[in-house]
Amino acid sequence: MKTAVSPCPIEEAMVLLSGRWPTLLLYYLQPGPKRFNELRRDNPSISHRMLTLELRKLEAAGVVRRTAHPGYPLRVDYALTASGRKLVPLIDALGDWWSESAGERAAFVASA
Amino acid sequence: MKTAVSPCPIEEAMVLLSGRWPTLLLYYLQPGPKRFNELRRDNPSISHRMLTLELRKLEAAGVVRRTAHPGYPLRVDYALTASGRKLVPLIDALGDWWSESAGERAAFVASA
DNA sequence: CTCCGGTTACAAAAAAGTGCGTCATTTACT
DNA sequence: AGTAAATGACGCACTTTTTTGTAACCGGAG
Repeated sequence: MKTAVSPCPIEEAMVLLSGRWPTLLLYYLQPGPKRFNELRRDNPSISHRMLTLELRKLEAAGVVRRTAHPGYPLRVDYALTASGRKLVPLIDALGDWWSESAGERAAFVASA
Repeated sequence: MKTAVSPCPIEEAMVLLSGRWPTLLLYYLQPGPKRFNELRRDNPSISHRMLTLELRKLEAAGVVRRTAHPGYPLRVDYALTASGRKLVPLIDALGDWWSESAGERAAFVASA
């Protein structure tokens, strides 16, 4: 059994956001639309394959919108959608939580 | 190069929460402490190996606390820590966001 | 013999990295 | 002027790495 559809929105949201790229891409798209290779330069350690895959996933989830300008050297840009912009503060909150709870993690590590 | 430490708290938080188990476990621990096999029953599709691994990860991150009661049939329970409880509403917010943006995803899929 | 809460070793599956090709235009070299 | 190389945004195939599952084993009690 391949685990049927999960009735849990949290689980589905996490499937979308899992891994280190989705949230980072959201972060870099926050200032405004960016093009493919621009995103690669923002984050040199992602491979072009991963970048396309992640962007498609985010597009399918409706958090980014892909716009292809027809023309010469092929221009495409990616921008946050409305729901993508709503997602950003929630992700920021997770980052803040991690920073705030740094002390407790350190305490735990120190006590080990 | 194994990708040095990421200076980004969001990325680190997401590494912790990635996958479908961490948030689900947080969810099931929300009502109160639970024992190992209780968590397995809550979520039958997780393997006991994964459950131990995920619990250790969450423990190392300081979001759950493992308590072993010495005695007869070996009792261990897992409970949310303070930072774990702070994390719960943030995760819930992600679930809410997913539910709210369901319409936009549907629209996108329909337009394809 | 089974339950509880694991650990360890091995295997299967999934995710990610690498490199080549593409298409049309632009720039660079000689 | 002619050829070569680069750009932007990928797709495809192959390999490597990481994650997850499976199964067996542990110890002590009922």
